[in-house]
Amino acid sequence: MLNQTAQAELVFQALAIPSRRFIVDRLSSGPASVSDLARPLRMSLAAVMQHLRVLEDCGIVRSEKVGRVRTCRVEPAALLAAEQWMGQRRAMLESQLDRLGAYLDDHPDATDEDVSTK
Amino acid sequence: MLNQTAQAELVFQALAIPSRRFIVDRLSSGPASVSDLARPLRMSLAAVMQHLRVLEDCGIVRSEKVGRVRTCRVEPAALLAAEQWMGQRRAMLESQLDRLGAYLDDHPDATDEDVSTK
DNA sequence: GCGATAGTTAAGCGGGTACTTGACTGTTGG
DNA sequence: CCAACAGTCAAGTACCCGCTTAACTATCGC
Repeated sequence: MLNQTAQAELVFQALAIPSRRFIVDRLSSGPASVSDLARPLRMSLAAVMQHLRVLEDCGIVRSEKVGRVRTCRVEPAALLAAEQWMGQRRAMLESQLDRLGAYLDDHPDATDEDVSTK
Repeated sequence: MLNQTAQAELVFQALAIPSRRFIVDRLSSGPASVSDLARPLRMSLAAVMQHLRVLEDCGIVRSEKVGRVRTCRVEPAALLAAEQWMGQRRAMLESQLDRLGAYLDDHPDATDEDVSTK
């Protein structure tokens, strides 16, 4: 199991490409075969396979092959790592802004001084 | 203002690169100048500028130049778009799993049939 | 003013990777 | 059995983009 940061790293990299976001999008409304995914993307099966490889490596997608058809589905938990990475940063920023707000409340005359160490 | 999907698209692309995640990370604990960001990255100022350009284009970072120093800070709202993109997909998936669970509860004998259209 | 500092711009190199093609394996329906 | 189907593997191409260098501008301290 990777730590959260490493996981987030791979997830961002995976979702950076439109084709892969499309795949996740499509799969989030239900499982699909490789061909199902390739058709709307107007792309060779081999290309889709490569994208699936990336998405599987970072845990976003899981697939199993039965007969000659491989069925893919999304793993919700993997998205969580990236979601939390952003959430944490956002939380830090918002608490900073809160502190800034409180500081300004206490010092109504302050305008533009350095507040970062206060 | 971009719509949420377009915004998320750019955010993923931006955060896919470690150097840029480092910048966001660094800035989420307080504002910094371009040189401040470049030093730990061991990278030319020009390179940092390019990263900042990307981060600014998608709204994650804002900066203003006073005198000869440009000070950068993170904009929490932009992270929200990407966070919500993932949140929505995760929600869809989880509700699917809920429906699947409920279906299996109602039909204890069901094992592997297609449930996607039910 | 002048040297040092902080940033900006443009051009170019190099590596990574998205996608294609083609040749191949396994599977299914008739 | 065999033709069509679904996917897999390997190699090659073409493009993108991260980063550098170099030359330049603007500002600050003295």
